[in-house]
Amino acid sequence: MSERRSGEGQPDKTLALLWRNHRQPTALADEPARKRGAGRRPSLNVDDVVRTGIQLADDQGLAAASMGGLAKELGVGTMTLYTYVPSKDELLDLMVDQVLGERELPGPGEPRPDDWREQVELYSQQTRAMFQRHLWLSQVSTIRPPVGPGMLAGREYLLSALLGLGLGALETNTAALAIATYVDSAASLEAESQLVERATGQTNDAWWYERNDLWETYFDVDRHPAMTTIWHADGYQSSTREAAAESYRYGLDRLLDGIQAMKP
Amino acid sequence: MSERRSGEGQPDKTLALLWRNHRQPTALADEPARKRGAGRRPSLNVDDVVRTGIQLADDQGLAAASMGGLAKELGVGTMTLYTYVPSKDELLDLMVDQVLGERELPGPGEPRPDDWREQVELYSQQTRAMFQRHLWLSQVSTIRPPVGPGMLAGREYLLSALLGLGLGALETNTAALAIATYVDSAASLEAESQLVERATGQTNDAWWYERNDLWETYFDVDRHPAMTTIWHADGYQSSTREAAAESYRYGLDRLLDGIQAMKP
DNA sequence: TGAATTCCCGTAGGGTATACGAGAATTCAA
DNA sequence: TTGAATTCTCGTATACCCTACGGGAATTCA
Repeated sequence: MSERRSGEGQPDKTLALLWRNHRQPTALADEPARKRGAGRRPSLNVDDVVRTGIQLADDQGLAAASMGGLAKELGVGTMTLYTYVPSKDELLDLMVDQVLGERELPGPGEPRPDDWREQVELYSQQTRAMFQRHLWLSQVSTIRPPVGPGMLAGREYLLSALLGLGLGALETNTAALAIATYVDSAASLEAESQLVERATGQTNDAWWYERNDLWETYFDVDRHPAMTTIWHADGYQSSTREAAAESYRYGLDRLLDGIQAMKP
Repeated sequence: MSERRSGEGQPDKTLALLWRNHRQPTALADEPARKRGAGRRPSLNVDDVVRTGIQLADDQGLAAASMGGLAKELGVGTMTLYTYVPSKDELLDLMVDQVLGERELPGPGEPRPDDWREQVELYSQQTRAMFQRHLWLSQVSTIRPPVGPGMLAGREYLLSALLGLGLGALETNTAALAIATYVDSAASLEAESQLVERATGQTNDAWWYERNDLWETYFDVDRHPAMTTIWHADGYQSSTREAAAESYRYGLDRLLDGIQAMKP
C-alpha cells in the first residue's frame, strides 16, 4: 500500500490511454493529426507493456513489475518504456483497469440472474476471482481508481442490480457504494493474505501456531472474559482462512438482509 | 501496502517486546537472569524508539519513520536502533499495538452503553478516531497483526458487545469478525484518502473534477444506463468524502440490522 | 587492573523511479 | 540522392531504503 499513486501528469493524456481501445463518441479536434509515416518504427505498443506488466506481477509479484524488470522482460532499455507510458503510476492504472474489465459481468440488455441478491452475488464472485488471479491488486490503492472502461463497467453493473429495489436514487447509490466497499475490501484482504503466505513461505495458520504460548504466558483470563467464553464454547474452531471466508459470507448476507428490509 | 511485514524472527522475542509493560502471569524460567549492572549504560529504551516512530509517522508520513530518519531524530547512529528493536518490521508491530491500545474502550466491569448497537458504535468511533490520529495505519498490513495487549483489548471489547445477543459462540465470533473487518477497512480507506490528499496537495474532489470531460468525451450513455439514471435523479450530489461517510454509516446500520434480525 | 559485558555505529551492497540529452532509425520532399 | 523532420532508443546519474558485519567505547565487577 501502500503505494503512492496517480502522480497526476495530464488527466487528458491518462484518460486517452485508459480508453485507447474504445470508440470515442466525440472527435478530438485538438491533436494536429499525428503525422503517421515519419520517424522510427516503434518496437512495442502500450498493450504489450500493460500485458507484460500484469503477467510479471501475477507470476513474481508486483515488485517484479518494476520499470527495470519489465524492460528486461521485453528486451529493451528501461527508458524505452517511457515512450509508451508516461510513468510507473499511469502504467499501474492501465494494468488495474485492464483486469477490472476482465470480470464477466453482464452489460445492459445481457442475460443475468433474476434475483437482485444473486446479481450482487455474481459481482462478489467475479471480483473475488479477479483478486485471486491477480493477487497484487491488493497492494494497489483504490482511492483514486483508474477512470477507465473496466472500472465503470463494474460500477454500472452493481448499480443496475440495485435499481430494481426502488430505493430512490441517493439511497441506491449509497447502498451500491457500501456493498462495493465491503466486497472489494474483503477480496483484497483475502488476496493479501495469500500474498503474505507466499512471501514468507509460511501459512497464516502456522504463523498463529508459532504464537501459541501467548495464551499460556501473557493472556490474562480476567481481562478477556468474552474471548475466554467463546474459546470454551468452541467458537474458534476453524482455520484463519475458513474463519475469514465464513465471516465474509455472513457479513455480506446480513448486509443484504438489512438493505432488503429498507425496501419501501 | 502494501508493505511486507513480520519477517518472523523469534516469535518469543516479539511477544516479549509487545507485552513488555505488562505483568507476566507465568514466570519465564528460560532467561539466565540478565546480569544487571555490567556493561555500558543504554542511552534509550524501547518506548523512546516506539514513541518517536509514531510521532514521526504522524507528522511526516510513514516513510519518514525509516531507521535512518528515526536515528537522526533521536540523535544516534542508525545501527544503534537495532540494540532496542530487532528489525523495522518488529518496530512497526510495536507502533501499531501501541496505538491500537490507545482506543478508549471500556474493559470488563467498566461502564459502557446499555444497547449492544451503541457499544458497537463506540468501537467504530474509537477506531476511526485512531486512524485519523495515525493516518499511516492505513499503510500497514493487518493480515498478521501484532499479537499484543492493544490488539487483544479491541477484539475482547467487540466480542463482549455481541455476547449479549445470545447468538451462539461460533456465530458471535463470525459476526464480530465481520463487523471488525467492515469498520477497520472503512476507517483505513478514510485515512488513506486523506493521506493521498496530503501527499499530492490536491483534494480528491479536485482530482475528480479534473477528469470531468470523461463524461463528455468517453462516457457512453448506452453502455451505462444505470449510472445515467442515477445521475439524472441527482443521486451523485455529495462530495467524495461525504459520499464515503454516508455509505459507511448506511452500510454499518444495515449490517447491524441484519445481525439483529438473527437474534433467536 | 584486567575480564566480562553491553551498547554504539561506519561501511558496504543491492534495490527503486525518472530527468536529461545524445544517438539511431525512418520517411518524405526537393 | 540528399538533407530535414520526426520518432523511438536508452546510458548515466541521483537519492533513498534496510541491515550483516565487526571493531571500538563505556561500564561494572572480581
